[in-house]
Amino acid sequence: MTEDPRPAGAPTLEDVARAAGVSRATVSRVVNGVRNVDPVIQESVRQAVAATGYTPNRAARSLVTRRADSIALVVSGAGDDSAEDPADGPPEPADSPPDASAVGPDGANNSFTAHVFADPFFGRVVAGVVNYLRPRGMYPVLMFAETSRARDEVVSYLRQGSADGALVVSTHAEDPLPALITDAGLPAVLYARPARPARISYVDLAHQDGARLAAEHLLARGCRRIATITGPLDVPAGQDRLAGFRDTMARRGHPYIPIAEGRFTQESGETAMERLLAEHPDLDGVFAANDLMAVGACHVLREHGRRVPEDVAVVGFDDSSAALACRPPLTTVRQPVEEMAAEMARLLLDRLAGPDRSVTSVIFEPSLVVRGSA
Amino acid sequence: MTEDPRPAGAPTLEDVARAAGVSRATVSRVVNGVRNVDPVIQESVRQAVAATGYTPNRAARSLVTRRADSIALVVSGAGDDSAEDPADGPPEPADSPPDASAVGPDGANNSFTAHVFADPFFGRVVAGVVNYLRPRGMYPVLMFAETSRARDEVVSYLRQGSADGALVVSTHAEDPLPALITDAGLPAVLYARPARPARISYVDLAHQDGARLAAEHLLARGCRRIATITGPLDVPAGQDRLAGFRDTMARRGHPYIPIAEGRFTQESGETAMERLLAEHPDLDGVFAANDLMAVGACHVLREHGRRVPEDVAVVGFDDSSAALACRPPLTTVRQPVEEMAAEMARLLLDRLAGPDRSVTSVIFEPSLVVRGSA
DNA sequence: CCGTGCCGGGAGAGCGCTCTCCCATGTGCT
DNA sequence: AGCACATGGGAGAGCGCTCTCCCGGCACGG
Repeated sequence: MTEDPRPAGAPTLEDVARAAGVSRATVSRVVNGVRNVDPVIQESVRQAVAATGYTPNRAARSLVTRRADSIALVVSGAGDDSAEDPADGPPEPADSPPDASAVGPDGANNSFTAHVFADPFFGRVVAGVVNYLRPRGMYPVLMFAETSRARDEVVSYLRQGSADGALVVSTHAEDPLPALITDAGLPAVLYARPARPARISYVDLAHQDGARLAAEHLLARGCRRIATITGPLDVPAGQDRLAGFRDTMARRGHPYIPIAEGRFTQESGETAMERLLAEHPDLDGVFAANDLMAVGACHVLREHGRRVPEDVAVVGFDDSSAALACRPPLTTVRQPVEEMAAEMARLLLDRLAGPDRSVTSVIFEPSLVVRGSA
Repeated sequence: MTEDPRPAGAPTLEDVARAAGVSRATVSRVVNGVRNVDPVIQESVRQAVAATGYTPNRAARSLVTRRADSIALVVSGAGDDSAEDPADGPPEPADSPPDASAVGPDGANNSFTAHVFADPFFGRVVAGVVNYLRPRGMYPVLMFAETSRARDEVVSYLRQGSADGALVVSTHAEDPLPALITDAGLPAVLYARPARPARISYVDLAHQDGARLAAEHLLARGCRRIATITGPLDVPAGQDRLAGFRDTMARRGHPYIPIAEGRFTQESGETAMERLLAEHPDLDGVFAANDLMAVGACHVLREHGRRVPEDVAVVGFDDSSAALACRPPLTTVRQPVEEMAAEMARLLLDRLAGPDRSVTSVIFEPSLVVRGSA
């Protein structure tokens, strides 16, 4: 082939401009709705766009605007520790070859990714984020960061401008990712207050208030021998829910509350319930720090011949889909995850729009959803 | 210094080249590992890269390579019908108003996105895709396509080069999205065979074989009055699972099998089980076409005083997290969703790498996982 | 000794877009 | 009239990268 100016490539601004008999700049102005353009010309440009089937090339636009118009949604946390690599390993070549093999059958820590979505919580976060982003023509890039290598990749992804900022949901306490991101001067918003204070915006729930709702409900129901299955006590959500629960109970004349620590999984809830039941066979109320553990508790209670809620009342936390899937359906403290996730996206987009680098946090109020279990 | 060439922007190839005392082209060659470069120079470039903290700008690279190095993961299907537009109805104005009212505060069909992840299935797909993509330095962009407007946006997103191809998971039968994408000449791979044949690659499960496993297991267990809760009968998975089940049962001397149609949700499983129980109070075995419905069935059975598995054996399908969350844990037909999703990603990447436009499909074999419910 | 390769490096032309200038018109005021 | 100024359009310079050329150097064979 000597020369073929129109091989198969998508139409460009230039093509549209030619078709409409105007300049590239004018077409660009019409397409982006910027500045005043004569209505007549506007119309002819519109027609030319339609006629050529023009779609702006995002890479070209990004190159000059320096915006990817895309954000990363990062689920961060620790996978199984066996897969965790040392923080600062050998000085790897800056850019690893495209075919980075080396880590497991498919290179990654699959157990983490596989289990994340077993918790309905993350699905709700995704839904909330997507619902906010979508009307704005944006879609999140889904990333996981459970190893230091993966964290570096997230930072690198952001640094190369593939996304303008990050929404980070951490699953454990000492997550180094937020610091990594902000240190690199990249915009990010967290779901939930970080374990150690940092200059970073976040959305969170008034966990203590939620726990108070649960305590008051159990007491109002007439429960008198109440225990709680806590979340992991190294994360703020776990701590706060316990603190709020204990506090309220103490205030109501129950200074001592048996507790068993769980890990927010159904299985850990079962174990915790077994332990609690062994030590306090006469309990009549349980507050589990999330629904998954509450479901586990219900199973164990039933296996031990206790009826829920007649013998033992159970209150969960989150109002996740697990709460409804369970029999009886769980009475639970609702966490408006979707709205919180949407707010998180809003905060990030605001930050991206205006460079007023204010760090804010938005705290949501929980509410009690009374169903069958208590 | 007369000028200040380093304002605040990230270092570019040019900067690295200057630092290493070579040309842009050479740095590019080193970074991309293409062509031979003198080892000595290579090393000095590496150091310059490290010293400057260089990260290639993705937009610039995409612009010239015409690859986004990114793919879309699209969950496609019908939201609540109220928001869905007729399949081939009146020639609707191409663009419905941006603020399609009647569908939530933020203009989108939130109920769809909110419910998608209530099914643990989608989380597994995401995990499988991410696990395959991640070692290759790619991350999926998450999109939903449940309205014609959303579908157009997906196509447009792909057309503007924001992603190189799409992985499509449909939730209902007559999904127009795959056709839309392939008509636009865009690469895509489906999860599950499309309802109407199309020139498009897909991965799928040998549903009939799975149903056979379930049937044989129930029969081997001694069940004789067996019913089935089917999936929606307008989707191939629903049809095939029923066909396989009926076929095996007929072959084994059970030509008539009571059926009740569900919609793959726990609630529909409950309704179906109620119906089945009302009409056939003496049944002793149930095959539910997915785990969610099986869980619903278990609940209803228990409420009607039937013990699982002693009185009625229940077999599910999928081996989703719901199977383990349930008491007793579900005996179920395992669908290797993660592997299938990874394969789907592999097919797409292969297609993107080599333009040998072969359309292939890969069918996975299910296996039976025996747990407590049957 | 001069071709003929090959090998490793540089020059430079774009990729498609945005956006700053700049210029040709109006339009209103002195 | 003369001038200031707003208005709307075009020209063109890049954004940071890849990749095709091209060219100098060196080894080899005739």
